[in-house]
Amino acid sequence: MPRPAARRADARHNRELILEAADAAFRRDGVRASLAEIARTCGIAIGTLYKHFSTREALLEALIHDQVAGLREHAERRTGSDTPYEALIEWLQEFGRCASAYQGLAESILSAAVTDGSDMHAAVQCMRTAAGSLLTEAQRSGAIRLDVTPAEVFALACGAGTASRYTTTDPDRLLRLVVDGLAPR
Amino acid sequence: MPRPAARRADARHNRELILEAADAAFRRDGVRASLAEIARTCGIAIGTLYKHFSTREALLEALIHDQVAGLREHAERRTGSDTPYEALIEWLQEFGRCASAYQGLAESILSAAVTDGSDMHAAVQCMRTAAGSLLTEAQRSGAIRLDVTPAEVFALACGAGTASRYTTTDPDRLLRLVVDGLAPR
DNA sequence: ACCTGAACACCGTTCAAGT
DNA sequence: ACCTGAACACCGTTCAAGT
Repeated sequence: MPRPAARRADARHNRELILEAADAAFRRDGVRASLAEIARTCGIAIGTLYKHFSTREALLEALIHDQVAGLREHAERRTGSDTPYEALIEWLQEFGRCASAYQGLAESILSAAVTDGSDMHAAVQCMRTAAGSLLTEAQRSGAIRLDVTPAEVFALACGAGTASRYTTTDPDRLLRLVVDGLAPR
Repeated sequence: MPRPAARRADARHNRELILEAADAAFRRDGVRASLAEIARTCGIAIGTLYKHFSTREALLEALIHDQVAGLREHAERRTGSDTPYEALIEWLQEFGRCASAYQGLAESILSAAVTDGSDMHAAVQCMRTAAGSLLTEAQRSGAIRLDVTPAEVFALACGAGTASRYTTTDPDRLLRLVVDGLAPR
């Protein structure tokens, strides 16, 4: 009797529905989009949404999970590059693109980096670690000041991502301006 | 009969009450703090709050109005300085302090700079203008790239302000790192 | 002139009850 | 195992009615 399996498939389907609708809503309205409306869009009860994702942060974390994995891969691929400064900038630009997918996401990521018990904390640590090795290499190459910390670079990249949502300037240029500031004087 | 005058004094008093309570609430909960709770704190009806400030943005604008005036004065005082780079940085640091008084204020300011009909638009334009002359002088002195626009500097300063809320790093240092990136290569 | 507060339409979140 | 939706406590905003 494959009934239980079919049941689970149904739940998995609902999960996918929620993720799809949430992604659209967050893109449109930012990370504070209405969860009730998302559930309505899916045609499911609000309780079902909460069953799958017990907090808004858990939902956000699920949505960016794959991108975090991609960012880690990206960083690993570029580790040991002979142009570590460019490798760092390009990784940060990629990160900036992800972090500004939803309005308010950069702030959620930053605050998850700070508050230890949060749902997104682990995912954010991955990002930080990935960025950390690229930063160290760029520092060893002499392109980046030795006195800037990974946390500072991370925070500045998020700040640039936020700022880019309110300017006509190319986000990549904004980030490059910031990172240029990290060169030794 | 000084009755109408007394009446107006009452209204003025309510206005002050609202501003005080709103400042406390925004400092604690950010710019999205509950207006209902603010009214309750004042002991006034919610309709009265709306009568005085028809939008949240109008309330925010009233709260930062004096600081905007101060920032303009500050910029005027430093215009023609013989150390224009330091003058710019110090102005931006002062601005950063104001813009990060409430969580989300930097974003409100940025979006007011973009959306023309907003309540805060005029106030923000003052800030931009004040910053603009300092930026131009710093550029003429050779300390800042000629290709960065006031809008970009403004956006980056807001971004640094936001980021500083989630880091242990000194906000002034964060902003200086950013502005250092605006030096000619 | 100014203030009141009920009214409306919306949320987030939980939890007993259903299948 | 999973889903439902009523229930609760809260909002933002408006507007007729009061003084």
